[in-house]
Amino acid sequence: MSTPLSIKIDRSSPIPLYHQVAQGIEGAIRDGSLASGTRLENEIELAQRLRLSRPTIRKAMDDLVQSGLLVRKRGVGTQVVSSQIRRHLELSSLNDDLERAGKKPSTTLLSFEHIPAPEQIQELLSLPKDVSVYHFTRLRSAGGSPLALMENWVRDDIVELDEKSLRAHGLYELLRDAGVNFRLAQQRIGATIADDIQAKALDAEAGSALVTMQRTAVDDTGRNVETGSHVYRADAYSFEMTLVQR
Amino acid sequence: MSTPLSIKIDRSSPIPLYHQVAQGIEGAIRDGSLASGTRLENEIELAQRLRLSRPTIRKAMDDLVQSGLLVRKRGVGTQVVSSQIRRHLELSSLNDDLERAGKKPSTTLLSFEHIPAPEQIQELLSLPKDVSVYHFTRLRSAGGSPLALMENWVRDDIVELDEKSLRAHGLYELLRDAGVNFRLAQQRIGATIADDIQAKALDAEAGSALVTMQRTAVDDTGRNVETGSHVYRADAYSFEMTLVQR
DNA sequence: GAAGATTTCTTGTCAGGACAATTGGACAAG
DNA sequence: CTTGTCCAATTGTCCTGACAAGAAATCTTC
Repeated sequence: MSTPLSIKIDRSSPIPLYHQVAQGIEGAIRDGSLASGTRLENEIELAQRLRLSRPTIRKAMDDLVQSGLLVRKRGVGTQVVSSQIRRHLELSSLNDDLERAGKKPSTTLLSFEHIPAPEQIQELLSLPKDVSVYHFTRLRSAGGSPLALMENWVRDDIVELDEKSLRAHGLYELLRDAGVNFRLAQQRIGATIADDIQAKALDAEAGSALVTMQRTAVDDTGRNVETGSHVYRADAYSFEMTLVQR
Repeated sequence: MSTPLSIKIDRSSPIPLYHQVAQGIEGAIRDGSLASGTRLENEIELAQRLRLSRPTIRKAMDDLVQSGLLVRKRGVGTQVVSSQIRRHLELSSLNDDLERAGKKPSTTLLSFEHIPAPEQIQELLSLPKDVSVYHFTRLRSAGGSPLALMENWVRDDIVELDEKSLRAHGLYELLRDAGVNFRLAQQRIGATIADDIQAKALDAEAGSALVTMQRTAVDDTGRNVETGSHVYRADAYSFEMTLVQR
């Protein structure tokens, strides 16, 4: 019943042991050697076999349960969940998503300005009085066809932005390189109808469906770094997520 | 710097200690006695004061970090995150959502049938050959105005459904009462344009924006219990969520 | 054979301790 | 005044050990 499951543990690696275990199990699930519905070895046995403690194994499994790959049941065991598409809605950017998916995203900078924060933005970002913002709009395309129209505001006391770098790199990439560690984001997803301007930019018809997304991202020091309002062509993009009951 | 933070621990309670701690901290945050940005006592001190072990405290804080209420930083401490609206997207039904918002939802059953599963549904639910499904559409209204049009398929070997109970109760309520414990759901959110039928049902104009949501829910035994395809009036509903970096 | 009691298996909770890694500030050196 | 170094504070990781609770299988009894 219990699958063998060979995982290599490198105790000299800087990667935490529990994470090595989690990666090992996740890998086995993704490459199919652990099929959906399979029951895993029990925690104690696995711990002994890998010469790790049970809490370490549990921590690894906890993480996988959190991300929706495993299901545990007391008295029964741990199972691999049914084989759906298992992409988690993560704190990531569209750029990252597309690159992972193997598409080649390209970005056109439509406008760029460095201005005092409008009142609404100042509120959204909880800005001190003397902080200004960068405001810019970009068009993101994938595979040659336009996909998203993105309007963003970024506070200017954390990173210095200019048109050139924005043309060459994704926003989140630039922020990460500037030492910003994102921790949280609040976002809202809805729908709207394309107006003439949006339609023209996205090469769609006026009146066609768009997915809207507003997001405000917070870094590890508690600052609201960035807020943005994006619209996506509904026929080309949707948000997928796995919800986990806790 | 460290806030006193009084939490009552009841060791005779069936509620796990770590959960009592988490509830205590969460309560203090929500009622304002722990303001945003406040630094918490360090883990060891808090453990000693409550006469609990450090792992127990850590487990409590882990959960709160997961749900986006706290942020930890090694070498620094643990902080309450900024006072955004801290609602997170949970595994819940629209009915639950509305009840929390204080509105009074009402449901109209538009159609109901008990049929062999169409091929596509059979695939989505990973159904065995001999299992049929209930298929029904409902209109959900709040405050007298229509809000959502919901089409669902439920496998018939887990719960017995009929028109009467569906008129009286929410779907998730019925399933929970039948002993179904949900663990996961995969969902996709997008947008579309209202066609004539949808527009008429939702009391909107044809061509107006709709938010679409497809969801498949999995119970604790790994079965795909239910799948549904819902559309919401975009001017009345959107999905909010807090994403946490892991 | 069926119903109930018992045992066994597995995860859930909790304790206590040890050391590592990171951060920020204080302090010393240039 | 700037730079680098050290130190203290705090969370991160990992270990061992123990018992509780729920679920399923097995045994017992009628």
